[in-house]
Amino acid sequence: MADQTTRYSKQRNAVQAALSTAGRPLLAQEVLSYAQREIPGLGIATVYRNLKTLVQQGDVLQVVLPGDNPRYEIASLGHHHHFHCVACGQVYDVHACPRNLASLTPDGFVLQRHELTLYGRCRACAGTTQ
Amino acid sequence: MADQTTRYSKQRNAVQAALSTAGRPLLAQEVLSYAQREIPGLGIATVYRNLKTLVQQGDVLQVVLPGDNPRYEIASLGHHHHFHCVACGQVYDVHACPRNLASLTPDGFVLQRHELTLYGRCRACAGTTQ
DNA sequence: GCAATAATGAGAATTCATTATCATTATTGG
DNA sequence: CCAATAATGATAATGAATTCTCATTATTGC
Repeated sequence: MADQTTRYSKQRNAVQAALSTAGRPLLAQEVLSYAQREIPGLGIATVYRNLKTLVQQGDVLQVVLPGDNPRYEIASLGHHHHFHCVACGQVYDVHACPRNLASLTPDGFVLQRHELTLYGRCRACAGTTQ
Repeated sequence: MADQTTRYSKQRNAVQAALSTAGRPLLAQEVLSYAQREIPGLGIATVYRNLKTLVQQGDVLQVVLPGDNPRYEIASLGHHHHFHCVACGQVYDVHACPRNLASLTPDGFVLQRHELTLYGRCRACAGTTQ
């Protein structure tokens, strides 16, 4: 029942590094792929374990977009939104934010926060056919 | 292999009526609860079956908000967004829409559509403590 | 270096929404 | 009314992400 100290592990380090270098929110599976470049034997259970730890520590945020599995990104990015490419499936950060959302809120409702997801084609996919 | 004609059923009718009278997007389970007032013996499988049929017919739309199971609402409502009450969990329609989202889109990206979810307390819950 | 124990990897187990199965019931065109 | 068959209800099965188990390995304070 004593608290459990957290030890260093290169796996956890690799998970955090993957999120830092990716610069966009990653699915657990994507984190695995990234981090396996550094640690070939890395297992998915370890990725989940460390994502959970990092989220609890406040170093990583879980990002949930409509209809998709959770993604993860480093926590220090500040308020922003996401652009979901319908062609390649990748999610990009958008640091702009619409104004005056409070004015959209129905009377008597209290707005606390909001999430905006843009859908379309990313720069790389915009030129591509289909 | 011949196409299968769709017959009337009071169950399907009740599912559609539940969505119409609720006036907000409902989870499959909520549809079940609503419709069971009319048809006590109604089963969840029938709800799913009929939601699927109604979505295929274009009468009902599936609404997916971040981190939640799909909700369903009647299709004739036009473009709108959603307010998710953090206290009671209900989702309300918001018919206003922010302008100029294209201006938030990064250069080279092509915006096709967007989804906005507002979070806070609904009118009923705004007065409530906690 | 060593003991204590946190972390890992592999795969089994779990969870839970959704779908399939199947015997029974209801609808419909004639 | 009747035969053909779509729809239902109950429940088993599915599928997929996530979590647990446990033997093994790695880290850390002394």
